[in-house]
Amino acid sequence: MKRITIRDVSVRAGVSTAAVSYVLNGREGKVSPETVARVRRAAEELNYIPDLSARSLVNNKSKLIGVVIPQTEDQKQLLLQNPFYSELICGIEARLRQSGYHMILSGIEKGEGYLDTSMQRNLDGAIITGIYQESFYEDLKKVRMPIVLVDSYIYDSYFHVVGIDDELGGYMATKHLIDNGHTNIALVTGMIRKDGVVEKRFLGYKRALKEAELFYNPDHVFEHSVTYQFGQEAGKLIAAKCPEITAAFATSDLMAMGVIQGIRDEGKEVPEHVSVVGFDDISIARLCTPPLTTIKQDAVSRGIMAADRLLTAIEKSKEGLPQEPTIMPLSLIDRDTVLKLT
Amino acid sequence: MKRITIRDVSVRAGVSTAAVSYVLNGREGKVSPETVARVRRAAEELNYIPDLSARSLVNNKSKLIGVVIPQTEDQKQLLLQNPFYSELICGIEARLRQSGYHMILSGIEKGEGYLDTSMQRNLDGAIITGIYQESFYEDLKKVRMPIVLVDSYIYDSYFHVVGIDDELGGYMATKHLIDNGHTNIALVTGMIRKDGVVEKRFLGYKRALKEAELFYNPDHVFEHSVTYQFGQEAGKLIAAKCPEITAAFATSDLMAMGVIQGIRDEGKEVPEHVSVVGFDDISIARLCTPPLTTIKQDAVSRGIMAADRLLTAIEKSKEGLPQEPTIMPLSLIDRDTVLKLT
DNA sequence: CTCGTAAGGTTAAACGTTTAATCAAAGCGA
DNA sequence: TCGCTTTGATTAAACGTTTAACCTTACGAG
Repeated sequence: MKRITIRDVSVRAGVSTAAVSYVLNGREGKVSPETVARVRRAAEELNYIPDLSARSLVNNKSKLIGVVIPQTEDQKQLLLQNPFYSELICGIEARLRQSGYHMILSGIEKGEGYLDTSMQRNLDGAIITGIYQESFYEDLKKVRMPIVLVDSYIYDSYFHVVGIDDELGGYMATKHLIDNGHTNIALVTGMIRKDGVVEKRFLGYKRALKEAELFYNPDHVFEHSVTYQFGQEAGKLIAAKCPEITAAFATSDLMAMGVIQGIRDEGKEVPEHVSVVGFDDISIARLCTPPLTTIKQDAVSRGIMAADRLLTAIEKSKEGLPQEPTIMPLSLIDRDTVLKLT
Repeated sequence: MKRITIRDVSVRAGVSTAAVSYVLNGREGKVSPETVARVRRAAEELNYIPDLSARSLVNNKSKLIGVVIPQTEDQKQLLLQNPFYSELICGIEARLRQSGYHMILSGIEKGEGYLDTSMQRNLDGAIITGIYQESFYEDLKKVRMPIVLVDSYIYDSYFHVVGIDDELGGYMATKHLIDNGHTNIALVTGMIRKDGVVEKRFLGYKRALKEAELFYNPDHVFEHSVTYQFGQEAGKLIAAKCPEITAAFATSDLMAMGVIQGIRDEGKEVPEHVSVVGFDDISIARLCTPPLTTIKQDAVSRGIMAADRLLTAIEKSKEGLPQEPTIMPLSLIDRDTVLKLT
C-alpha cells in the first residue's frame, strides 16, 4: 500500500541510499560491481519505481515536454480537427516516448499564462505551434528552456525552428497550375498575417504569377479563416460569380476540400470547370473524390524532427544558441484535381 | 534567475511559510484578513508561481491526468488519424484545463508498463480508450486511482465507464437500410473481439436482420482492421464479387469512406449500386462526397463527459465504487449514401 | 484572579530524491 | 613505517511544499 522508496531498496540491499541512487542513475563508476548487482536485485524484487516529482524537485528535470497547438476561437477547443496537427502530434509523441519523455498537450488562452504552466511543472522544453502575439514569445524566453517553434517565422535566434519553405510551396502550387495552362488563378487562404506561414505561401503565389507575367488580381484572393466552411463559401463564389477563374490554390487541404464542395454546390465540376491545388497532403487528401492534387509536407516527420531537435537541445544543454532552422522538404503530389488546358 | 519560493514570499510579507501556504491554499479560516492581504500582495509583487513537483511530493496530488489512446501496431504511433480520437481528446483537454488539470497523452506498448508511468508521475487519474489484455486492467487497479474507460465493455465495477449503446447503434444502422428496402446487407468491420465495441455493433446488426426475418449470411461479413484501406478492399470485393449485395454497414466512418472508394474503383456508384451507412459521424463524414449517412456519436461531448466524471471522482475521492456507466446518445444522420429501393 | 478557550501564528518534520562532502580502508612507492 | 592516492562507501544537506503540533496572547466566565 505504501510506496516503495529508495530507502526501502537501500535497506534490502544493505547499503546507503546514495549507493542506490548511483546505481540507478548509471553512475556506476562510483560503485563496485557486486554492490551494483545487489542493488539491482533489490530494486527488482521490490518492484521499485522512482518518484519523478522528487527527482524533479532536486535537479529540475521533469522529463516533461509542453506541446501547444492552436485552438478554436470560440470553443476553446484544440484544433485537432485539422489532421495536420494530429499527425504532428503523432510524430512528437512517438519520438518523445522513445526517450522516456512525456508530453503535456494543451491549448492556451490568448497567448497568456503559459509560462505559469511551464514553471509549475518544471517543463524541460516545449514545442509551440501556431502564431501568437509578440509578448507571448517574450514571456517564453524568460523561462530559459529550449523551445522549438513549428510553423513560425519568428526570427529570434533564441528559438529552434522546424519549418518548411512556405514561399516555395506557394510557388510550386501556383506554378503547377500555370504549367497546365491556367492564367486566372484564385487564392483561397486563411488570414494573411505578417510573418505567418500563409503570408509566405501568398508571396510564392505572387512570385509564380509575376514570373509568368500574369496579372495579379486582388479580387481573386479569398481570405478568411482556415476552415472547410470558408473554403466551401469561396468555392461557391468562384463557381457562381467568377467565370474567368479556371483554377484555385488553397493554402490548406481542409480549405481545398471545401472549395471543391462549394464548386459542386453550384453545379460545376472539379477539375472540369475549376482546378484545385491544396497544401499539406493530409491523410484524407488522397482519399477524397477526386483525389486532391496538393503540396505534400510530411507532418509526422516534422513532429519527429521537432521532438528530436528539442531533445538534443535539452540533453546537450550547451546553452549555446540554436542552429539554423531545419527546413523539411516539400513535394507536389499530382492527383486528379488539376485539368490540363489546351 | 533563481526561483521565487514560498519562503521569499513569506519574508516579504513578514510571516512564516506556513501562513503563506494557508493563504495560497484558501485555508483562510486559519489566518487574519490583514495577513491574507499582505501575503496576497507579496505573492503578487514577486510573481510567485508554486512548484507542483514539491506539492505533489507532499500530498500526492499532481493535477496530472493520463490519457491513453490506441496506436498503430507497426509504427508505434498514436491513432489520431482516426478523427474520433482527435475529437475525444479535444473534449477531454477542454474540460481538464477548465479545472486546472493537465493531460499527459500517450500510447502504450502492448498494454505494458503504464502503471510505471502513473506511479512515476503520481497521476491523479486516467482516461483509457481502446482494448487491451486483461492483465493491463488488473495492473491499473493496483494503482488505486480513479479511471474512466471509454469504449470498453469491461464489466468491472472498479472502473468508471463512459460509453454508447453500440448494440443499438448497429441495430439502428442496419434497420435503416432494411427500412429502405435492402435485404442483402454486408457488414464491414474491424476485428470482432469478445466484449469489444464492434462485437456489440455486430450483434445489433444481427438483431435487425433477425427482426426483419432476413437470413444472416456470414459470407457477407468482411472483418479485418479499422482502416480506410481495408474498407476500400471490402468495397472492391462487394462491387466485384457480390452482385446480390445492395447495401453495407461499416462499423466506422473511416471504413465506410474506404468502402465507398472501393466500390467506385470497380466502376460502380454509391448509393446507386450499393448503399452505405457508417458509424461515428466524424467531422469529414458530412464533407465527403456523397455526404455519408451514419450513426452519430458526439466524440467531443464524450471527451468532456469522461473528463467530468473523472474529475468528480478525484475531488470527492469517496473511495466508493463508480456509479452506473454513462451512456451517451446516438442518432442516425441521414445523408446521401442510402438509396431507397422500390 | 485564574483557568479555559479561541484566534492567529510559528516550528519543524515529512515527502523521495540527488549529490557534494566526508570518511575508511586498502594499496603502494619510497 | 610513513604518507599519498585510489576505491568504495556513507552522511547529511538541499530541493519547495504542506501540515500536525505547538506556542502566544487576549478574552471571558467562573
